Amino acid sequence: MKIYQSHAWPSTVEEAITIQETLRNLVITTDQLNTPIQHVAGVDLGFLEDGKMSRAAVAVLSFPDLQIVETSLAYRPTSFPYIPGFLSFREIPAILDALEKIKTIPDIILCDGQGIAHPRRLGIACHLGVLINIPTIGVAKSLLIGKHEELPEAKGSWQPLIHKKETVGAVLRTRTGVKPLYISSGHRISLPTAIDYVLRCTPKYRLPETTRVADKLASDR
DNA sequence: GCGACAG
DNA sequence: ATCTTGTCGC
Repeated sequence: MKIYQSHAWPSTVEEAITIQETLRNLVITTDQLNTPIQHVAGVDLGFLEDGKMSRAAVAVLSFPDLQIVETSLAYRPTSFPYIPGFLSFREIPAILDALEKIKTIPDIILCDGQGIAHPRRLGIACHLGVLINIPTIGVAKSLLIGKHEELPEAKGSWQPLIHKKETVGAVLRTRTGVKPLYISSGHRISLPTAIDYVLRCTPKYRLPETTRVADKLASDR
């Protein structure tokens, strides 16, 4: 797929904050999906050479049957350190490289990390979604910001994730008796719809099939 | 000022 | 994220 213009990449946290404050105004948290949903994708990053090199992976699966349709890999030198709150600046450049190689434009992309459940409401899912104008969902394995009530052990149960009196996402049990995932709107999708698609992409394990396939591609040798 | 802190 | 074997439990 073709990636249109992306902003200049920052070299300092101050510049990164400016970009986040600008892009946050472009995020859409209501449903604006292409229906029917025919393809869902997962994106992830792996590192080589002591973290100096990034390897991005994209996995496009059919929906709702979740079969692999297309995958891609892209390598590029890692250019930004990992700083909580600034993950997207480290991961998105390589992810864009990998997405450019994909022919099947996905209807939804599930990202490893937060969406609006972020200190400045621009987690990696929002950032990527705004840059490529495709609906995205933030699917994080751990908490960045916010608080929530305890949630039942049953698969499918969830609780709102609250930050500064605002519902920024959901803590979702994707498998009975297993640690929950942190779901939030990335771009062009609402929280209820995001939860629905995450569950429909997670038939068996804790993580969505999209992320599992992308994870494997990004970290396999 | 003191903790918390996606991957 | 990554370094790493076996092991407990459904």
